[in-house]
Amino acid sequence: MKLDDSIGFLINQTGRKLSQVVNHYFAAHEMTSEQWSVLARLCEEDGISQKELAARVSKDQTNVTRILDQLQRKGLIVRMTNPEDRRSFLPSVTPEGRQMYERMAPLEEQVIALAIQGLDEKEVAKLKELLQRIANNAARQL
Amino acid sequence: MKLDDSIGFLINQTGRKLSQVVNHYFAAHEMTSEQWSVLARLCEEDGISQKELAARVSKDQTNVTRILDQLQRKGLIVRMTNPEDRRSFLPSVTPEGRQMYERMAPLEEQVIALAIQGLDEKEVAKLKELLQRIANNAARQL
DNA sequence: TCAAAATAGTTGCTATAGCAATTATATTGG
DNA sequence: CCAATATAATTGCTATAGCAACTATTTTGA
Repeated sequence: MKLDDSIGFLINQTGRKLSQVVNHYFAAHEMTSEQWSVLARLCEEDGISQKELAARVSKDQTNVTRILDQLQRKGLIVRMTNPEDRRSFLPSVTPEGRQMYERMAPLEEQVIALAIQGLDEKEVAKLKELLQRIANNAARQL
Repeated sequence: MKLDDSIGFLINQTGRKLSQVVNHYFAAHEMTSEQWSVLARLCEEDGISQKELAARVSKDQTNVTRILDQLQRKGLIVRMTNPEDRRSFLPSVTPEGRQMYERMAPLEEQVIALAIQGLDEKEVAKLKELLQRIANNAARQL
């Protein structure tokens, strides 16, 4: 089997290229696609723990700790103490963080719109479904 | 638009999960999915320059330099001088490297087989086609 | 009740990813 | 011809990714 026939290689290659474009647009705002994904998730589900956040962005908890460090350094989130469990923090988006998210979201959407140029709605829906099924299959193997 | 609706997020998330599984199987052989992809490409197209190799795996040239460092450290490749251009090297797979590739390839294929469980041939072909089109769209934006 | 086990988060280490600057060599244009 | 430019690879810097070890708490169970 050739490398080009590997679905794994193709998925990662495509993802890498998409990230490159998004990061290119985000760079002027000192933002990265990964930081944005964490910020976006937090905007959607404020008040969850770091552990829960990690699960919701499919990232390692260690990794989320460090991405939150970056976001906190820039004043985009704060770590609230959890009154129910003093081991955990509840990261919370600041007004500056929400503003950043709202400024970046259209950029991200624009890149995606260009990336799926030529695909019709049905194809996009099918693609999402297939990727989701593969992600579920992979998750079961861990 | 919610994060879960972003094709970019979904592609990267799925790729990350697949890499996790592959790396899990490869770890016992001190191999990673990324090192394997570079080694596999070299096995397919021996005698190309590092610059060409980088293009063929869609990785940064800097990154390829360092992945080759790893492979060389393990004796899986050597850097041949290029008689036509003394600036460049022609990385070449050693017998040990080829053996490693052949030992890992079935593992990778097995992970992929489990990952696409439940998808029929037509769906896999369609998925590859759509990803390729998105990758091409993204590449044009750089 | 309270020692043992489990859990949330962090830190240290290594690998991958990409940008900017540097070095060595090749190519080009006056 | 040779100075200016371009190119291949490397190094330095920072961010992302994940494993293992550690700290501080919480939960469990005898």
